[in-house]
Amino acid sequence: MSLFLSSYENRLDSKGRISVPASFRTSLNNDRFAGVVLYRSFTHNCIEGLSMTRMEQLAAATDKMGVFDNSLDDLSALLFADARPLAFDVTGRIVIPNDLLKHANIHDTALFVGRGNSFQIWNPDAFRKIQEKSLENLRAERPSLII
Amino acid sequence: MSLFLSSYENRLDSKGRISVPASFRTSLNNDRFAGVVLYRSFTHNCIEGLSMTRMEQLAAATDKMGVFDNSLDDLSALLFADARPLAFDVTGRIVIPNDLLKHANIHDTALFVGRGNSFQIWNPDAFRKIQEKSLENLRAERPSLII
DNA sequence: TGTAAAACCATAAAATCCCATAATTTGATT
DNA sequence: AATCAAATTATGGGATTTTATGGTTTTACA
Repeated sequence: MSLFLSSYENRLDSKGRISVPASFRTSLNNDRFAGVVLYRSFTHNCIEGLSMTRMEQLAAATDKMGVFDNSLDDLSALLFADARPLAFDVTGRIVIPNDLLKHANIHDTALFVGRGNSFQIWNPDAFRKIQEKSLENLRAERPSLII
Repeated sequence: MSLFLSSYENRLDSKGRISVPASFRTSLNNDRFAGVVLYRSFTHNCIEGLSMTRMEQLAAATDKMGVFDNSLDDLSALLFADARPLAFDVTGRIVIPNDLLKHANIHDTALFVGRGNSFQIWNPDAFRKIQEKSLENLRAERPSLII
């Protein structure tokens, strides 16, 4: 499974359609389903995005955690109940449901942000603020990330 | 994985293309992806370079840290969101995005600097100045490098 | 029968491919 | 060590393809 990297700012048209970045689409084409799975982020005002393949992996992982785990219960309730599978049209666009757009405060422009094995969709200005803050945090903490 | 060693000064052409040094390219060929991953250095006015293999290792590592880890959040936000996968053309060239060039103050010439497991891309003059300075620091401090 | 969603068609800008050539390195032979 | 031939590497520019985006027509369906 190839990674989601970099950030891409795309526009919503009058019908609410938006192109998923071409480089992301390659990670999102599955035998069963050509498209994305979106859900509201638990922690930020943004939309989380996954491939269907990844979603299937998560299902398999939660399976292993056992039926009587409460936190799992909450987690999977949110994840699977809230998840929206959205198929690409011929040119690689999707229509993001209104409640998700509202949650992320997205209007005419959206920023697709790579997160390795997943991605996020942000209001561009909101993300840049958060990103700035993250950089400050990192510089202050000086974590020992050995790349 | 072979090392990135030595320094190479190459030119950007009118389309912004630049040859990645041949000796670096051998370290950068992955099954999935023949190219580099670049991102803005957190600490210097230069561009950091990695192989996709290394990036995949990072993604695997962050995966293991769990979903609710905050420092991971900051780190991956910066790293994955900022990372640019750039594929080689047939002759081993890439096009470095404008914002990265700006960050490193690179115009017509760039210096590829080996760093062992990674490399950097610098404005040649800027690098020489920094190098001069770190040499002075080394002479003053006389640190003991134990191998 | 009116409305929303899906399929279809079109286009400008950007990225990529392809071919050509100059410069450099390697290395084989003396 | 010197010279030359061959291979590799760096660089240049035109042609082609992708991609993001917009609009129009058709279909589903309530």
